[in-house]
Amino acid sequence: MTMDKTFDASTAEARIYETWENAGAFKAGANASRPETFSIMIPPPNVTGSLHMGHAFNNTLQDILIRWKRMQGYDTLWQPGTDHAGIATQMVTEREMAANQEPSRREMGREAFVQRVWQQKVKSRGTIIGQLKRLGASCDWSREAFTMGGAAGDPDAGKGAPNFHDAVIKVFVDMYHKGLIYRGKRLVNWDPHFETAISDLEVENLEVAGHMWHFKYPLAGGATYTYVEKDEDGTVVLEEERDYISIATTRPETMLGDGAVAVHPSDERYAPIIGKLCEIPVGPKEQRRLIPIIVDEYPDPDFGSGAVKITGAHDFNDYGVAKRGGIPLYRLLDTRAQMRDDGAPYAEAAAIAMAVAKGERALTGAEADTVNLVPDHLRGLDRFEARKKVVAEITADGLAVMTNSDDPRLGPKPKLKKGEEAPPVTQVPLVEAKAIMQPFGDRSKVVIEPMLTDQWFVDADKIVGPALDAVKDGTVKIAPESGEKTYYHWLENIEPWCISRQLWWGHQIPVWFDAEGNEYCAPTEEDAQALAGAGVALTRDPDVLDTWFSSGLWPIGTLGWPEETDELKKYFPTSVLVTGQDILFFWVARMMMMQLAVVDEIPFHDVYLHGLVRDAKGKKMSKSLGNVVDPLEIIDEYGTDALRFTNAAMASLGGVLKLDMQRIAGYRNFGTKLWNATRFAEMNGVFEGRVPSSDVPMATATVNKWIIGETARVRAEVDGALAAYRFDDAAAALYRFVWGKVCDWYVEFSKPLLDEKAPERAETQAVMGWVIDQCLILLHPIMPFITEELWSVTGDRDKMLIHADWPTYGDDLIDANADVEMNWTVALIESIRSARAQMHVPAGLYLPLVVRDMDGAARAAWDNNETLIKRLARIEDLTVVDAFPKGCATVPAQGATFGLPLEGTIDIAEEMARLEKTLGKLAKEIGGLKGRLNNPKFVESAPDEVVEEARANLAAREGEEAKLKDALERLAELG
RNA sequence: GGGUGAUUAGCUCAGUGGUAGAGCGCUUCGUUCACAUCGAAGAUGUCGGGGGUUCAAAUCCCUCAUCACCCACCA
Repeated sequence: MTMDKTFDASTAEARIYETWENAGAFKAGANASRPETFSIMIPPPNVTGSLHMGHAFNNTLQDILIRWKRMQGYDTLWQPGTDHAGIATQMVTEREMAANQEPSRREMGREAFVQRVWQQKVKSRGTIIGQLKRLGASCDWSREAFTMGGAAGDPDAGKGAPNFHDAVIKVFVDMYHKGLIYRGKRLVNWDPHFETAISDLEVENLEVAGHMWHFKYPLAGGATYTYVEKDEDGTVVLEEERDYISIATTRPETMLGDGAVAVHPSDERYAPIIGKLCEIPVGPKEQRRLIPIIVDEYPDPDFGSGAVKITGAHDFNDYGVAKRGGIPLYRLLDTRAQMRDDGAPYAEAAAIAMAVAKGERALTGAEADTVNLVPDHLRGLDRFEARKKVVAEITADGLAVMTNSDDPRLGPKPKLKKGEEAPPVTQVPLVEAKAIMQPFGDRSKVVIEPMLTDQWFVDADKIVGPALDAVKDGTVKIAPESGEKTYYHWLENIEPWCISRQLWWGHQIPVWFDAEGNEYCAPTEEDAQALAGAGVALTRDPDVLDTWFSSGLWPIGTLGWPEETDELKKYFPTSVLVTGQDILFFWVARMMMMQLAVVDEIPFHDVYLHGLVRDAKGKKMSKSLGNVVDPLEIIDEYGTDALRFTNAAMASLGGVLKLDMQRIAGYRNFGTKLWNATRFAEMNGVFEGRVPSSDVPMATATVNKWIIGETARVRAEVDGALAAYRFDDAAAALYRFVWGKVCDWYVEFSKPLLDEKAPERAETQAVMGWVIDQCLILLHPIMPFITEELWSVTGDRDKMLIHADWPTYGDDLIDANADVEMNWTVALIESIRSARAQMHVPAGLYLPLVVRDMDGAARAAWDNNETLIKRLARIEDLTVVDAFPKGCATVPAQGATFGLPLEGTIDIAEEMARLEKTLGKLAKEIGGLKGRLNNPKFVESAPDEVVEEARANLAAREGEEAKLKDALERLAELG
């Protein structure tokens, strides 16, 4: 057997993964040798397409933890699955249908469409699972779940996966009957593209360029008042008679639904007209509506004119004011955000509204939906079209607030060319160009409208308490800790959670209505019928549940709840949730609330929130920017292990992760390095006729003792790092050990010892075999493929590496003497190499070495490691001298001064410069150390070990300084 | 407007009280039988600015600046 020069990831990975799978290596409880369990629920990817780098990152970290614990003998479960992702999946499917010129959703009808989405689900699920396998994810695939598993149309229903649908429905019914879920007409965020309500979290507020218009609302009956404006000192700056109240708005089309104008109670400017009526300056002239001027705490007197139009049905703030003031709510838009085109003609609606405004009658509940105050000529228009028309009409009517054309609020004046005269100042409508925050649907990217509709809500306030307490009292820990603050902030200000969506893809709400609108909530139609009584005609609520309602039940749902399965007893609560910090509220908080509300237990003990993957420039990866990196492309080029190692190394707590291809290549090289170290061992007979054992081999040679101690160190580092979710520290420690210790030094040191004639050959072979085994074991969670491959070629094993025993040895393997001696040896070799390079000694040339003032320890260290030093520093022999010969380059060491005789070739000036440079550095260090030690306060207050360390350091530095000064003097004499 | 975090070598980032590190890049040298996806040697920092606490500050406190993200209803 001879190994290739490099690892061929492209062929080996698939083969190895298949071997693991066929052996059942990932199954829950596989390799368990102890009772403790360790379980992770995968954050289920959406069945909308394929996985991106963020998923690759997220799943690598989970796999590292699972593999690590599995090797430690824990009873592990990594639960896989996917999320139906209601709105996103419906969108993707519809887009694909349009591209394929299939019939539209509405043409197909609900049942057929849902079937069509199931096809999309099957396709996407296959892609995703394939990607996870390429990534090496060691999930228990036999347990794969789906957040809509068992729902109508599921082609896999009854094939053994948990019936997630039944569990979700049961939770809804239970929560409904406990009064935690209710239906109500409220203002919700409405997505006009998907024609559904969405939750607050699905809205992203973006700053866009907008306009603020200023309009006059004339007082009823031509009434007037004296408008007085004062500055901060109370000086009157403006006093005029007005027959209107000025209002600012960014959405003029909503004026049609105004129910009042509000001012702050302390605003003296408007005190004379409180309680009076004013006219909405739009609509057919003879039928313009009057609305009252009211007071409310909401308007800010310092903003705009201080007066706010109240459109309760189309603005969240106004809704609050309207509720407080009993102002009627008039809906203006239909589900597609076009001006309503239903109900009686405007004249009739306006008459009703007028009567309401005058207090002659109240608006009935039903009328809120039927009264359509959109003037006939605007009906059916798009909201933005209507806006233009409204603005134009008001302006034409002379009711826009006018201003000079050089008003600074209108933006910078155009630059005048030489000789050009400034245009005359004229009166123009005041329209301020303004950056405004506008809500967009995070999926549809269209402007969201607040809309008054009937929706289902979870009374989050009632279930939030335990979720807060569990984190506050430390039952659940969030890493990094800053996540806890964010978590508190959101949960402490939680709003009712709108859980109904006007979609077709999802869990249909288990509520039926009779003709009077009475609700019957039950798991099945039969049960609902039983509640309603026989013969009562029922229709089911067409809405479906927010996808997060079901994914909020992921931990218990995947384990078979409500049945008390063995897995539920064993693996719940789960050990840790590994997820991106972006879904802390969407998912983590919801799981906390839901699990605690349903089974009265926390869903997981730890939450590890990682950063978000960005491109090399730090930009968010998005399809529209075209900077999305497909993890499979990276895997094809560099191999899975390189990608995984990069992911681990990037995973420091918090922040943004920038993906850098050069770094991935570097870690691919790291794998090659490991491969070649193993290849070296193989070529030196390390694995021939070997019986692999986890026992630490006997070692007599210093080098062997030393590397065993270093192995013990890195094992402790890796365990400590992984226990703290410091994947980056674990990766860095392994990198330093494998490359910096094993490859750079141990392999080199071992060469003479592995000589056919060397007495240490057998021992060194045994130690090297063991060290490589340890490297493979410790690296396996991060780099599973290359390590498993090397495991199989380096011995005849009882178990695959994936099930190998994780080591537990400790500091007792560290031999202090070997440590000191090897450090001395390494330092000497480095110093000699450095001197040689700087003196331009040809790399291949062997030089003699002289030494003087050598103490006993240095003598012993030399004698023990002479062969190694000579070989690695290119030295032919050592002569002890009393004084260095002419033309010698000085190499100081602990307990000795070495010299490289270079007479004839040495450049005295260069050597002096070299020594002086080193002396300069030493002097700086010595100065600092002396400064500290001469300060009595330092000696007094610093801990003893710090003082001791400083003293020892000073002594060593001074010793070296003396040697170099001495050498420098001699050189000067010669020069 | 509120909150959180960041600012360290050319680049990407570690480093929570003891005098600054890694990888990449860069410079010079190298075909010794594990590896050129390599080896050896080297250069590079007022740790964002200012102030404070301390024997000692990249690290703790205050402040300013810039950036990023999250949350939020300024018409």
